[in-house]
Amino acid sequence: MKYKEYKGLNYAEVADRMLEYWKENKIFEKSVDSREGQETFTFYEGPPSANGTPGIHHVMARAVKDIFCRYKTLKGFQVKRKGGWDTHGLPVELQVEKELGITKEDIGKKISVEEYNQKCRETVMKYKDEWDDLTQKMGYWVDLDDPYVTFDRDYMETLWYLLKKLYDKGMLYKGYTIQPYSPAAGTGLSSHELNQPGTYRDVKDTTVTAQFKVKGEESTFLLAWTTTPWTLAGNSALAVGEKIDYVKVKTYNPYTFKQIEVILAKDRVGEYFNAKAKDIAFEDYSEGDKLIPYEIVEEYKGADLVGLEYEQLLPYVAPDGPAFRVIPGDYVSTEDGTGIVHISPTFGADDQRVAKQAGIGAILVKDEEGNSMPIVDKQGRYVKEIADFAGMYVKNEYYKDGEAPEKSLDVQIAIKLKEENRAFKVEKYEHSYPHCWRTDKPVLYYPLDSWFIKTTAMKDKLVELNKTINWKPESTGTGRFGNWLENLVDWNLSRSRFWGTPLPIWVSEDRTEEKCIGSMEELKAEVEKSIEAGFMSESIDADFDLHRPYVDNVILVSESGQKMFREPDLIDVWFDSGAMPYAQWHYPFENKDIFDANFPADFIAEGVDQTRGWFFTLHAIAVMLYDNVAFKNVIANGLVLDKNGNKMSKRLGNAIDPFKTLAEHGPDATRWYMISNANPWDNLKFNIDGVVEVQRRFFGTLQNTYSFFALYANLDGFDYKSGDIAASERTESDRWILSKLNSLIAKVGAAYEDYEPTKAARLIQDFTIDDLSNWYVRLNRKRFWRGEYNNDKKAAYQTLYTCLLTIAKLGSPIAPFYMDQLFQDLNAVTGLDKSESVHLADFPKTDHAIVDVDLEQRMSLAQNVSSLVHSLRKKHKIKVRQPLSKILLPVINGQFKRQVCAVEDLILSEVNIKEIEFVDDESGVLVKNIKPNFRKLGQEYGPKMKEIAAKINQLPAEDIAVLENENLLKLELTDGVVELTLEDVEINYQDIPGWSVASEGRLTVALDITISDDLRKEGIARDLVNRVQNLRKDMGLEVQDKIKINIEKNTDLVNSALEANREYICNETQALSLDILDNLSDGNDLEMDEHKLRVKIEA
RNA sequence: GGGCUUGUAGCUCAGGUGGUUAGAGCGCUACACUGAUAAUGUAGAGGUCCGUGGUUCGAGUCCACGCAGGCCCA
Repeated sequence: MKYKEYKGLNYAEVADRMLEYWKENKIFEKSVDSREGQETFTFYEGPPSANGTPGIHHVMARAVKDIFCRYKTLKGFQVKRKGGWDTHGLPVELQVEKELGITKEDIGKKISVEEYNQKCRETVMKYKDEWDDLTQKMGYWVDLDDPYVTFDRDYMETLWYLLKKLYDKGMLYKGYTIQPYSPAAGTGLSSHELNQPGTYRDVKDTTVTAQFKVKGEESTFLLAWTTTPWTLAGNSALAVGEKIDYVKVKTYNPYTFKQIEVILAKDRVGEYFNAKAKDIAFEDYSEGDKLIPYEIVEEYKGADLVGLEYEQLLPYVAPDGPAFRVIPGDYVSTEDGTGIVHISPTFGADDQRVAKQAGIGAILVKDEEGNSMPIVDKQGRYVKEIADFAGMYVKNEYYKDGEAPEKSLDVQIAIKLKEENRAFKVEKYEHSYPHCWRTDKPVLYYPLDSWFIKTTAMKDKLVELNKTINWKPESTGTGRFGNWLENLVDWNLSRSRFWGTPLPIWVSEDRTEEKCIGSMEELKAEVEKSIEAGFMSESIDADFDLHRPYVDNVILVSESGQKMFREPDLIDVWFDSGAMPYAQWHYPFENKDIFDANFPADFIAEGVDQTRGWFFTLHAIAVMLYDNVAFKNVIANGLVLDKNGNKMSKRLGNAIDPFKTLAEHGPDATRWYMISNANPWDNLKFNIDGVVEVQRRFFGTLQNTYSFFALYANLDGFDYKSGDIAASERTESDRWILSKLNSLIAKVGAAYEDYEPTKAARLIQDFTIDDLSNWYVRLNRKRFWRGEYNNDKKAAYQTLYTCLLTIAKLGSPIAPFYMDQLFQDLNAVTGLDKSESVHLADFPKTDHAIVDVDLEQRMSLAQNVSSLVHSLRKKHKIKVRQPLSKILLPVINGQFKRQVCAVEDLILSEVNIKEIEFVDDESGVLVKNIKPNFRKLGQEYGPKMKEIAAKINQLPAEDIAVLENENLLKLELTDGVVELTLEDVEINYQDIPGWSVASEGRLTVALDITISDDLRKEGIARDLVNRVQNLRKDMGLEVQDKIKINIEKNTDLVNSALEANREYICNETQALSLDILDNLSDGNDLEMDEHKLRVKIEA
């Protein structure tokens, strides 16, 4: 059996081949089944929506998920991964509407709800095949055969069960919230709808800076600015920033010319008053003057103003609680307006929030049924209580064509305020304002009734349990998510839509009785009761569809015998996905045992944009209903941007096609690039060049190393079947790379455990490229191809084999296809591992006995010394092929000489030097260099440091000697004496007079650059060997072919060089003879520096 | 407007608890190697560490205020 050898590996084909192998041999299934009975590691799949095509960012997100599931499998855990599909919600509805060319208004008219929902059901899995294809091609292991689907009845039944549990706990209630509302369409708008392109438009509105009269003052007013003057009639408070500075300014009203004092933010004075008027005397002002004098008469902090009461500006309707006070507002700024914000709790979400916090009521009226409502009706008109403007639309856009009044309501209110000495400034202002994407008319922020989950009641628990979750990165957990929990509002569950999970709440006609249904069985039973009461005619079947319109037709009977109708709302789709831990198993109706073993999740991962989405809903439901977290570890990954850092979008054409990328570069390089390039939680600037680089640099190097191994191992028939060569019989470099390898296992394991895939990838990559390929293999090449198949050679094979096999295992979670091939190619010959795939193997264990820190240190010394010698050779333009006699190394500490001696041979051959000579103090040739130890001195002397450092830098040699001998030196400063010890300084040898020297840190190397005749001759011989080898290759000779070399007589130097090194040359070039002839007519002319040789080679 | 986050070489990224000469890879330039060769090695050039203040003997690192990009939310 041979190690497989490849010519020009195609990484995409590797993946195709492995994918086939996995399928045929059911490797994924085995990776789960073979761990039966082991500890479980639970992963939850956040369901994607299959009504859109997958993008490259899905490859990223799923690679992250896959890595840890595969890693934990290697560690012996059983990792079940159930796939899932998110199927409800607005995007599906929009897509259907687009396809059918209809709008929401057409539903129930042009198309029945039944047909519409049927269409949604068909559309939602439109791209499922494409998703499944990507899943497989990228190597994401997840169970696609039995996924959970959120529109399944079983799934929805669990949702109802959970909702009922919430209901029974008193955590579901109906209430008001301020939502974007389109009066023209008569419907609330979701944030998603508001984010449609083109909804935000620049509009010019009449704005008013109104004067709110401070209670008990003659002529003092608080100034507040609004772009929606119609909301002023709903004003019930004013908000200030507690830290903002405010001033009271004496001036005149520009419309009534009355003298007044106004309060506004200090920073805004320049905006409202013309600095040119500052020095005008108040007596000199006459009515109508353009320049109005002003004077700051008092200053306050915002906090001082809190509690100040004022008179109602437009007293049409009395408030329903305490009102007309200054309250703190955390969002108040001095960017625009006056720094005092007009609060109308019925027309602004922030307004409602801060008002509620401050215990301020709203301005409400009663409708015909006696229910409270705001001063604007659902059509967008003022109610009759606003006597002067009753029935007027608050925006001119809401009137039918041609019916709008010349002066809009905003303008009329501005005029009224001007006349009443209540307007300080009225002007047109252009700003961006959202419009309804269907009617094109401006939206109102308006209170709508909705069903809520009382998440705020559980806030402390949510916060507390969040602290037990391991967030990657931590800041998302403490910051974005933590702050969100701190400022939690109740979860608005209601959606007025068609395709989703219906709210299972039935309410009696007089709204006094409610029923929440928690299962199919319960629904059936209630229907039976309803049939008895005569409200329903038929029972419902087991296959009853819980969607609209069917549930809407279910009329139940209340305890008192009233008809009950379902609340028409659907629930937020985020509840669907947040409930997946339970609903995916149809818990508690089925699979109780599976659920118990798989809750909570050990690990989940999704985009950071899910923080307030899926991460929150998972957490909220688990905490509220099960008093537990839903997940213990979470990676919130960042976005995948294009290479310039712009968001990818199909519209801009900068989106990367994942299928194309995978087909061209293979999934392994794509995954490795994504993971190694940046931490998953940082945004990734996806550049295809980076994938190519990873492929070339990492996979190329690894594959080269494998090929090198395979080539010679096949020649020698190495099968690793004769037992391990003892460590003592292996070379220094063998033991070194194995030490490094075992350190690597520990570090990579720790990185995976810590959910740091990027660290793991970089560690593996650096080891493979720097340690294994560029140092171990390069230095040991000859051991593989030269000489007989002895123990030394075996040791080399074993060492390299172990490294490669271990890399395959360590890297397999990230590059599952390639690493499996590598594993199998190696293992096929040796059969050392019984696993038929790397993914069924065990994660390597660190053998601490093999880790040798001292050995790693001395190899590092060898590398540094070599690097310094190369640098010196370079400086003097002496190539490595020219041997040199020796280098000098100053001994820097007790370990040094021993350590260097151990790696002496490596250094000598690497840099082509004959010997290493150590020099120490006694030699007397070293020049000492003293440097202050800043850290130590700084801690000890602080401010005196500068002076001490300067003194140390110019310390004469004799003082250094004193310090070294006595470990004490007195230093005279301008203000006293300090005593230095050796710890306060660092002494190095950084120069050796008469030598060429290079140093790095404390390490110094001196190179003898004199080239003796012998050395020169040897150099010439080496050059010749090199040229002859090239000729051999050009002639197509095999390694073992013998040759004859004839050379035309040359200069004396060259001739003697050849004579002196005849044996060496013949040995290296497999030459049987080397003859110097007087005349050679048909040879090759070779140039070697200044020498020209005519050489002829015969096989 | 708020919260979070990023800003270090042309590009992609490292830089515990502050320590004086800021690193790596790619790219570029030069040289070397040539039985791993559609490889490989070494060296060099390349930086106002986003800006401005502050703390400190000393700031890429800590603090404040800005600027620019990103995400989420108003």
